[in-house]
Amino acid sequence: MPKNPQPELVPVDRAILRLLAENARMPNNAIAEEVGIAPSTCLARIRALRERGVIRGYHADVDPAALGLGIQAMISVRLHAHTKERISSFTAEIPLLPGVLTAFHLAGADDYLLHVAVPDTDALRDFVLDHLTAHPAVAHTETSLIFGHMRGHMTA
Amino acid sequence: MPKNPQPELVPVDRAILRLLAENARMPNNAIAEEVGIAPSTCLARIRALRERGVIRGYHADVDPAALGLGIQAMISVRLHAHTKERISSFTAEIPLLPGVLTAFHLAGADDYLLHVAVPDTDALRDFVLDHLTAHPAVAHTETSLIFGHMRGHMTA
DNA sequence: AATGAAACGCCACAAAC
DNA sequence: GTTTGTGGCGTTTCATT
Repeated sequence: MPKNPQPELVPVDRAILRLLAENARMPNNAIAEEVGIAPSTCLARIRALRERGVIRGYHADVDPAALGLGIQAMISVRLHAHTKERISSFTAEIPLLPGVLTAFHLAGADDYLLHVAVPDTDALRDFVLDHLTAHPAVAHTETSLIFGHMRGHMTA
Repeated sequence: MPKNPQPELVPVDRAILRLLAENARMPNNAIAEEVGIAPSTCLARIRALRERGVIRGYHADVDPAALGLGIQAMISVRLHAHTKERISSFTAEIPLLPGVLTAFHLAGADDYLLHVAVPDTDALRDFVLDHLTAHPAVAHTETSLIFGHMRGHMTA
């Protein structure tokens, strides 16, 4: 959780991060061998990365369709007023809504972009009408179905 | 990788998935105790979920800012022609571009939505000009800076 | 700061209930 | 599906360089 200043990010750390980003369950031994350092050193580096906040967590990637959420969509949301209170209250509520995978707070014509997964198009309509259109702070929404998505390699 | 038909997703599986989605490195023993089944059973269920494709992978969540990528943006991309060949070639190229975290293929006015992370605004401009505007299939782009984002709880 | 060895804990496989 | 037990591996700490 702590986000210390950056004592520089050395190449071996980047290599470790690349491996863990691809497979968070890769054994420490295997990582150490792959990047060319001792297992204990590798473990210490990973722990340091975790505590510095470089690694924010480890998450299983669950297929929404397997959970019965076969439809995914991107919903642009524009708010009425842009007072800080309204923004922050909306920001706090949004990730709690059922089906919201990720919520982006944007600088631009639209204020938010919601990535949602729902069982079917009826549920999508209900989501927009019940939680967005009905919300007093919401001025406008625009929904686009998602055909598919791809992860990049984080090859920065 | 195999995506078998679904032999039904029982509540205990959903509980396991919820825990692993939050912390992919949670020990099997702890998961088993939390959901109320034996460790060996839990392990077998997790393995089955993995092989059925319900769990697609385990990924470390790395802070892009720590990698020197302090700027994130969403870029809407509209293509000229919508032939299948063009779409698929663009789809194949996009996730390879440096800085692309995720690429969404949309149904709507815009064809793609790119979530990118770059070191600074200069790099963002270069990304758009070099890889998108210069691409023959690209008709229009629109870039919005990202102030922040939140993960939902996957509480489907 | 990185290494190597040694204790600990967890995991995986195999039975039997 | 659960429980127990055993072997093997990964992890963790410590002493050392």
